[in-house]
Amino acid sequence: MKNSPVKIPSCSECDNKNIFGCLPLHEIEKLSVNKDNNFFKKGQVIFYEGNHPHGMYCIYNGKVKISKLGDEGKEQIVRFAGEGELLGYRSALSNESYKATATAMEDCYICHIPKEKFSEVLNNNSNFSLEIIRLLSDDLKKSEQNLLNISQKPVRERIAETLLVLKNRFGFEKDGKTLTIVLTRREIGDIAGTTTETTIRTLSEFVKEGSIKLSGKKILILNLNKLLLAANVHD
Amino acid sequence: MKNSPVKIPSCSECDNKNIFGCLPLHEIEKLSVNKDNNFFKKGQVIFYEGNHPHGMYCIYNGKVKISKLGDEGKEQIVRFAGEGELLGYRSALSNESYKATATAMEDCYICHIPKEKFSEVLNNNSNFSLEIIRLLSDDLKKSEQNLLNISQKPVRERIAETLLVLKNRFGFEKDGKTLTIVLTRREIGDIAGTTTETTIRTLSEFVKEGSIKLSGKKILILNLNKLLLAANVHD
DNA sequence: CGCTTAATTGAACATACTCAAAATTTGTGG
DNA sequence: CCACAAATTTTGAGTATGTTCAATTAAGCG
Repeated sequence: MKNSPVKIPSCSECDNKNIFGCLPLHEIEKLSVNKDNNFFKKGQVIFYEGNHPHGMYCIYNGKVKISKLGDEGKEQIVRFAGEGELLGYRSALSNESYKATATAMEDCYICHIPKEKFSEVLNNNSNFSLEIIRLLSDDLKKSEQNLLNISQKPVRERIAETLLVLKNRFGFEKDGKTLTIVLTRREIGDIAGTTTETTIRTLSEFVKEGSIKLSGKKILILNLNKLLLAANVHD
Repeated sequence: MKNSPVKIPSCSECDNKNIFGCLPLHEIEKLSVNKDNNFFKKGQVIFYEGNHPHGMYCIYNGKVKISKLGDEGKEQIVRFAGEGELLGYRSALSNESYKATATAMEDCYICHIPKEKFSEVLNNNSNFSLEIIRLLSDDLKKSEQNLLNISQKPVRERIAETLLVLKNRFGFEKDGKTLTIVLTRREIGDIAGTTTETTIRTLSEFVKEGSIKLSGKKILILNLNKLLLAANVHD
């Protein structure tokens, strides 16, 4: 983590759309006052599970994974975050230690807003509270669905669904079929709740079946319908 | 569900402690205005996954399970709620359908507050918003931990932890060792994310080891330390 | 009581994991 | 830009954990 070599605008001039949008300009500007702009190299940890927060992070660009560590040192990825999204605000609000670790999956520029400013803005803007409630509700909904999936769906379905989630979350490159997000096989397994080997074998199945194509770490979705079928999702 | 044969007080006179406590009395009273008091018999469903909410429930007494249904009809219990706790407020706030089903685990008296009143109070009381944020944060934290457990811990540890969670959540009877909550073996499995048979076999193990005693559906915790050890929890 | 639901036990089986080894890719310093 | 080291991917074989299915016993309830 070091200071940013690129010019990062103040919050009020930032082009990223996020929940700050519900705030009047002078309130947004408050958030910028003691903001720090940081650069994180791919793979670098933004905060560790167990550490104590001093504020909240807002991603200017790049992608971040949020994961928890199990007893045997195996990771479980619980969520992702991308441009404009907030990180660590839960722990900052409740004054608890971080319950998960955030790691940059690409080179990232991430701003840090001290929790005092954040709390101040939160207390004075009920719209903003509602937005936070909405974010949390959404995360909770996803987490509980995730629990059901990992608890009951077979690995094959979970890995197929993982690919679909990655597509919906981060989209395709210009070619309309290559996932923009780049993950190791292990990380894909860490999302789906399985091992690297099983992930590899299952991806190979999808390749054989013509659903996807692998090109190094890049994943191309060739047949979305087949993948939907494999994921066994109905909506 | 029928009208209550017992006298249920208005919200401002209710002895249950919950997040309404942060509101001034006249705001609490607002919640009561169009409140309905309902009785649910053990096993009755309070709301179904997929239905649309018209408000929020507040448990006057009794215990409720919140669960989701998997593809093969298998249930996953995601949460419990007891006296004073709120149900269904997430869906009410986001105007989405319920994402889980709530079922009475005992005979329950549960009040229903129309969502308009709830929203009104929420908009006018930033403290109240903060409390809701706190509730959601806490649920999310637990859900993500649960995900990690189900994804990575062996069944034996999960079932031991389930018993511990039930103890912490609902406590013991006067004897100081019998869990107050009564569940079927299947339901215990539905929490831990396993089958009825595996649950039974694992509970038998704990009995053999002297950690617990089974007496019909009642579960007595005889040796908490042994159970903690089996659950492999460190905090 | 009789009937339905829940609990229990056993045995066969399947899914997914583990461990090990080889092949390939990636990153880095010279 | 190449070469080497490190990390990642891939494949195989054996195995364990937990599931499934079927049958039996016990419990709850009207």
